[in-house]
Amino acid sequence: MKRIGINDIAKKAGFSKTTVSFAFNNPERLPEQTVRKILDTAEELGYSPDPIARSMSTGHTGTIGVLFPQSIPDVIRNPFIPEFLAGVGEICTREGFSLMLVPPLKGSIKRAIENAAVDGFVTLGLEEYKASMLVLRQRGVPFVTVDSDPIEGVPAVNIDDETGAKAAMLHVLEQGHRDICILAIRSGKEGHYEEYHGTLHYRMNGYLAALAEYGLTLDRKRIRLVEGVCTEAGGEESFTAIWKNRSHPTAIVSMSDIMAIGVLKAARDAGVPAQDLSIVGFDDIPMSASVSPALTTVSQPHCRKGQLAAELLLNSINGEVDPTHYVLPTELVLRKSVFPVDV
Amino acid sequence: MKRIGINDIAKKAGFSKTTVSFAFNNPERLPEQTVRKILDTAEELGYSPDPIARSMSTGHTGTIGVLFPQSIPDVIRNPFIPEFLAGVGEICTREGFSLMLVPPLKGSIKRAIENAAVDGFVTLGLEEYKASMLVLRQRGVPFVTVDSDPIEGVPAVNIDDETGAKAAMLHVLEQGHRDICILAIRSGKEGHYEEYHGTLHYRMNGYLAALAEYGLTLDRKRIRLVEGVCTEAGGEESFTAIWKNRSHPTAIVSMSDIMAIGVLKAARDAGVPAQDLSIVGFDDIPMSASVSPALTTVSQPHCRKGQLAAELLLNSINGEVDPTHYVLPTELVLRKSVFPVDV
DNA sequence: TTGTAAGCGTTATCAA
DNA sequence: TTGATAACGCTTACAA
Repeated sequence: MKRIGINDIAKKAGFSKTTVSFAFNNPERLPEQTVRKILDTAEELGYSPDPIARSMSTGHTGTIGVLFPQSIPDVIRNPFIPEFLAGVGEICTREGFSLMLVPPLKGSIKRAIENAAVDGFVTLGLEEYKASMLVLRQRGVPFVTVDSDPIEGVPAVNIDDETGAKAAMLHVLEQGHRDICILAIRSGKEGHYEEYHGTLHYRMNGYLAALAEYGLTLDRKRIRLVEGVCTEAGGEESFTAIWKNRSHPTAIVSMSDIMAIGVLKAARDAGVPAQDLSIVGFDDIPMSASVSPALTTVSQPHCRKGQLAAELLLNSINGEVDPTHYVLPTELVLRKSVFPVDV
Repeated sequence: MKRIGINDIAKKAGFSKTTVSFAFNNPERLPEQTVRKILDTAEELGYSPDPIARSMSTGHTGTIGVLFPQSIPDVIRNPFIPEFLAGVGEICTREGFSLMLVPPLKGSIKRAIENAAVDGFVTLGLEEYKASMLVLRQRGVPFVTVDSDPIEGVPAVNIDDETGAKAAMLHVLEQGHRDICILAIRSGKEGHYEEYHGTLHYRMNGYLAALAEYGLTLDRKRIRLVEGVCTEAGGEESFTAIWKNRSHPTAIVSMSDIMAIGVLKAARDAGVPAQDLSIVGFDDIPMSASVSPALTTVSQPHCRKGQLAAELLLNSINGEVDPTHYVLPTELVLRKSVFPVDV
């Protein structure tokens, strides 16, 4: 039992393929009777148009892809990804586009890019962007980068990581802390922060700039750097690592809320009173407002990022590319997890 | 400047289309030299294969769709959706499939189904399933339903809502509560719970079964039913509605964690001591473990649901359909939000 | 080992 | 108002 096609309808209804196609796509140009007859036979035969064939002919798919650097499970459990996707999805919904999640295919981003039947890509935090950008260029569809070092001529959306990070660190310093641990996201650099890229690089810069204002630097004694896996468990492990040291910091400045929450939990489990360990996060994920003490953190407009990226991409698809590199603001959200240091 | 195609390579390299195609897809059947030459010219010309044309030829896309009843922003902010998608995504990643999010297209699920270039669908909690199922059937690709009344011959994944709900209510009753408010998810039935469908229906059944064991029924006095919007704000509103009554329940049994958390927050804001209002949720979203008091709730295997659905779908796509209707277990998770009633 | 040619199911161009 | 017919870019029998 073969699939019913436009041909079968044409035959049965006694018209040509063209007419049938019109009946679906330009019904106003056909006599009502013809349209009715064709639609009826289509219904009768149980016809459903083939989206692939349609795309083949029209040259577009009505779908945009969000290109991730890691597998879907890894990436979607990141609590701010859903907010970002909500932003992208909002524009998609408005403009009648579908959304495809494009993780590396069998470990290869290149393969993923080549295989995705989409009209364009939003790339999220691509690391090995040099290679991927080439493939994207070659792929021949427009793309917009989010959270990666912007490329000349390609629309980009980033946030002001440096300002946000600086504000976070300044706040901690203003409260009198001088024994501080920076909790960075592990990226294989083993503490060589000079080699950090993109987001990590800018956040680090912000932290260091704030420290510099107080005449401080990463001295590995009172101001230290620890790297952890960017998950709640990673935060717990990091706390353990930090705490097993002889001298404890009075504050931890974390590059990610989810790690900060892990630290909070581990600290509580270890019986450390909240006021003995201040902590600031980054990202402002939904959970951060609910934990106790509520997490002071740097908020960034996740949803807006998604919206803007999607808008830029859709414009590019329509031939109106705006190669601006947008930088969205970040904001320090004061909650309850930073305490003034006792004198 | 036209797109580079397989033809251009063939011409430039001095081979036929077939040979070029082989060089990409069956390189082992060609002499190494030929392959090399073809790959080199492809590289040189900046060739990228067209996934649509490929799909047109092969008849498959390597993509599965997750069909949602609402827009992407609405659905993805639901805290358990990411977990579910992680499960689906895990299988996709393993099998080299991509994932397409398919919300209603311009308000029409039918249009969305017809337009999505996918090899199959996982449908999530479709309400107006009668109509949609017909369209899905007609569309001619396999599908698996999740969280909706199962259909003969179609693989289905559901959870044991009734048992879970019953356990939740029993727990509250065992703690001595007799003034209880059931907080249901608003679905336009205006309190006529006999008309609830699917998930709501089964959860309600569970609650009522537990009450029956204690000789209780929904009497609208001590045992009441309130419906709220399934968001945190909806929970807060519901609390207000419940509390403005003269007599207050000692426990609230909620059909959703997110609403329960809203209630918790509103109760705290209203100055109600935690031990004066017990509460049980449903779903066990990540946040439920972090709020205080930590929420006692019914957990369901969101991720496993996604995995199973994806596995069933992929099997169907491979022609091995298993039309079993799976029912996954739920489990009462005892935390801190239910207190024994004072005698 | 390589080439010819027939699809795949539409849309779009022109002509009638 | 309708109908041939040519794309669209690839895969894959079948032939040579």
